[in-house]
Amino acid sequence: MKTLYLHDSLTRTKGAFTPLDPKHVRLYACGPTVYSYAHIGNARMAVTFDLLAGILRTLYPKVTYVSNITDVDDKIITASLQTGESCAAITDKYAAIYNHDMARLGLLPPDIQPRATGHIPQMIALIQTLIEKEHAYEAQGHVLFNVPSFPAYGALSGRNRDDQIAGARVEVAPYKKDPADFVLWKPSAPDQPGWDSPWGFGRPGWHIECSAMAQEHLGLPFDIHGGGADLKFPHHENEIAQSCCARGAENDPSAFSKIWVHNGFVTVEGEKMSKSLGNVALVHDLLKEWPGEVLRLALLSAHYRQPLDWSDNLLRQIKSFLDGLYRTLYEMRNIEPDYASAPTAEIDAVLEALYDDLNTPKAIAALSHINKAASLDKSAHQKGILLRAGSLLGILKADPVEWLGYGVSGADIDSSKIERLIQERKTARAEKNYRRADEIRDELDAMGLIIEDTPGGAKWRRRE
RNA sequence: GGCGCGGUGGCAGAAUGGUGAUGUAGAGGACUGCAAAUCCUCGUAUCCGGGUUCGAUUCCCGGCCGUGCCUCCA
Repeated sequence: MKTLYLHDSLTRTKGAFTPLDPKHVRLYACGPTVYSYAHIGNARMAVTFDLLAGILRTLYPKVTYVSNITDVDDKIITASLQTGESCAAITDKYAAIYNHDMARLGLLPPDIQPRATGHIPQMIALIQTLIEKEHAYEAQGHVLFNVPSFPAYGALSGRNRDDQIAGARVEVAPYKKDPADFVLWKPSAPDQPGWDSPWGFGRPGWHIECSAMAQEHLGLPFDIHGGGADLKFPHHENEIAQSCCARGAENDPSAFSKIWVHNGFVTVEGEKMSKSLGNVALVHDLLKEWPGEVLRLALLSAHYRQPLDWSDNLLRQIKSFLDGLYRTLYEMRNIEPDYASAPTAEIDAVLEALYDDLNTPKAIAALSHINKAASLDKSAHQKGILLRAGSLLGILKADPVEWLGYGVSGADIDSSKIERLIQERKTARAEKNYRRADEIRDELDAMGLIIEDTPGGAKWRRRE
């Protein structure tokens, strides 16, 4: 059996992945807080863990991939106050958009997509356990996790408690026993989302929902916990603290998830995305201009742990590359792919790259070799290999005719006129009236069409 | 200030203690009336300075530059 190697943020080393239960691998990845459209950074996380789940499925008979929707959060309350919509309306709306947009990036839905608001009792129970074990305390309607009660705190982010306090720019609330303590439960005003609890009407703090949902749907410990690199601290650090302490593992930060996988940040044109810079690249907008596969492959064009700079130039390069793949498929459009052949060295090259800590650039290079072979061979076997390799990366699902824009009709395209012009050009060329032939090509070009002369006659396709 | 990451061809981006992938862009050629598409070919690419080594882009030290987290953040 092949072995998957993964980089574990907890140990900061790459090692062979060995599941707790080889018959059932369990993966959790922190999903979005749904108060607005997802940006390309959210998408990188989603694509990375979709890929990881898919790779795990090539190795293990059962994989449960859980990725949550956080639908209770102060940012949602803020959005509600700004728009006048209810929190529930906002979260329903953006959760639906998120799932729709991610599907267009070629993601399979997670096996389970729990929502925070559906797990309030589990959170309350978890908090109660932490209080009973004296890892948490109530103060002024809040419940706080007492960080000094967890000696292993800081294992993930590599910082000790004193370090982070020294550099902290956060004001310390007076009711905290320790400056590093964080909120598990906080009071809600009557007009804010809230639930009755032993500590009054309130809502959960930011970190407890993932601890509760992961435990509920995967059991503890599970195999892999993932998310964006910025979540290492404080979010994941706090999840570890809560979950490990609740189950009495005060000295074992791996008692929650065995390993941790974090994807790197996305910058836009060399700058960090931020609302103040106004350069937040939203998936919803990008999908209006680019096929989902271009966005997906662009996100996979750098190794997941490396920073990725998002730019139009990147998208153009990826689009051109995908065009080349689809052209090969177009030329084989009348061949039924043969998937039944024995596993091949070509597919193995892609898989081995992905098994090496999801080395997608290397896998894409292997895909390129496959494309080369397929364009020369044009056999059912090669087509099967190409499509299978593409599917491992979640691409090449489109119809090549449509992708390349051949003979596509549309509201703004008058096919009969095009055919007439092409016929006229054919006649002109036969009469060696090249001036007229070129005029017609210019005319078609003005209509956004490219003409290609082939041995079988002229073909036209849509320019982008 | 604390912790971390990175600097490879025009651009993107892997890998490696000893011939440095792949894509994209560009150049030349084949094909074409010309194009388009395709195919072939090409480009003295590893930030700087030390160290270890027979040999370093790769390991170590220092420097310069860039960047991330430490506050809501994927």
